Amino acid sequence: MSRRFRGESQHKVDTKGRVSIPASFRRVLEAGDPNWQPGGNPELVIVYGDHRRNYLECYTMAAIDEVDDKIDALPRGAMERKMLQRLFHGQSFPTNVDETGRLVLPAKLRSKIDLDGEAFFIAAGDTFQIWKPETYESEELAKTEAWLDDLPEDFDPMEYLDQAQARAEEA
Amino acid sequence: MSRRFRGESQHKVDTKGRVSIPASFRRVLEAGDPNWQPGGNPELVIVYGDHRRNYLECYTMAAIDEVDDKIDALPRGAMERKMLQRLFHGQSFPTNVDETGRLVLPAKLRSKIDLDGEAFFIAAGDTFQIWKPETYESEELAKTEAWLDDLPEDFDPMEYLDQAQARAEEA
DNA sequence: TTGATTTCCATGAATTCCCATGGCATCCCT
DNA sequence: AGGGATGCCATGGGAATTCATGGAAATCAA
Repeated sequence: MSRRFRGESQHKVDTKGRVSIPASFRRVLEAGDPNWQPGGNPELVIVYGDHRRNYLECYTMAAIDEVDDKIDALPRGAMERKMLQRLFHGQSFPTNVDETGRLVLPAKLRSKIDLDGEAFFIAAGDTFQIWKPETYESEELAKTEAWLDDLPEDFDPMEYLDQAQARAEEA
Repeated sequence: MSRRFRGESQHKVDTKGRVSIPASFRRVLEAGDPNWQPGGNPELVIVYGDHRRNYLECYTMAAIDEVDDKIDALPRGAMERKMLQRLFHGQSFPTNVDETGRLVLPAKLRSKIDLDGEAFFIAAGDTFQIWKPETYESEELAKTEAWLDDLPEDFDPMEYLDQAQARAEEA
C-alpha cells in the first residue's frame, strides 16, 4: 500500500544527532520492513556514499533487499559489482527508528553532509533523502531554477511526463 | 465510469483546515482508488508544487500511479526525472477523504495558496484543483478572458476539438 | 572514569476521531 | 397532493491521540 514515500519537511537535529522522521515516512518504513510488527520499530539502511554525495539516502528494508539482489546477480569479480558493493554495503549504515519516531545520525554521517541544527527530508520514490537545508536550497533548487530558465517561457514541466511515456513506448 | 471530475463549487474551510469535497468529486475519487471499497474512504494525492504554483492539484490514486509509472520510465539520473520526482514525490501530500466527506488541508498547504475561510474547487479532467477564490478570479479567469478576447469575434472554442483530433491522427 | 550512547520520561502543539445539527432532496404511503 | 420519513450533504465542537522535541537517568566502551 504505502510503498512510496511522499512529501517533504524539515526537522530539528539535537546535539546527540536525534531527528524526528516525518510521520508519514514512518508508515512506509514499517510497511517496507518484513520483520516489522505493530508496536515495533522498523529498520532501514542509510546510504551515504562517497565524498561527492552531500545528502543521505534512506532505504526501506524491502528496497535495499532489492538492490542487494541485483548486485548479487552481477558476475563475481566484475568491476561494477565491486563498485556497487562498496557503495551499498560499505558506505552505508543500517539502523532503526526509535521508540519516539526518531532516528539517530552518528557524528560521522552528520559531519559528512555538514548537518547541524536542522535536517530537510524529501521523498524520492521508494527512498527518501536527508539534506542540510542550505545545501538543498543552493545546490538542488538553484540548479533546477537555472535549468528551467533555459526553457521556453510558457513551458510546463508536466510535458515531460508525456515524453517519458513516448520513450517507454518505443522501447 | 465516473473517471472524470466535472463541475466547480465553493466550500468553507474551518480553523482546522477541514473542507468538504464536492460530493460528485468523491464518487470519482472512490472509483479511482484501487483499494477503495463501499463504506471506505478513498485516498488521494495533493500536489502543491513549488512557489510558482498558487493552487493545489488533486490526483486520484489511479491518476498518480500513472504519473509514477511514467517517472519510473525515465532514465535514472536524468534531469527531467529529478524534477518530476521533486514535484510529484516531494512537493505532494498523500491523504484520504474522511468519514464525513471532508479532507484536511494542513496549515502548510493552506498558507502556500493563502487559503482562509473558503476554498474553490474546479474539475480539470482526471484531477481537480483547489484555489483561494480570489486568486482564481483574478488570475485564472482574467487570463482566459484575455485570451478569448484576442481571438476573432466569431471564433468558437469548439473548433479546438477538431484540431485535437487532427493532431492525434497524424501522430 | 569519562565521553558517548541508549533508554526512559515529559510536554505543548498539531492532528485525528467521534458525535452532533440543520438544510435539502427524494421516496413513499395514504 | 400532502406530509412525513429517510438519507446524503455541508459544517461545527470537543475529546483523544499522535507528533516533534527536550532533558535526565542508565549503559557502554575504552
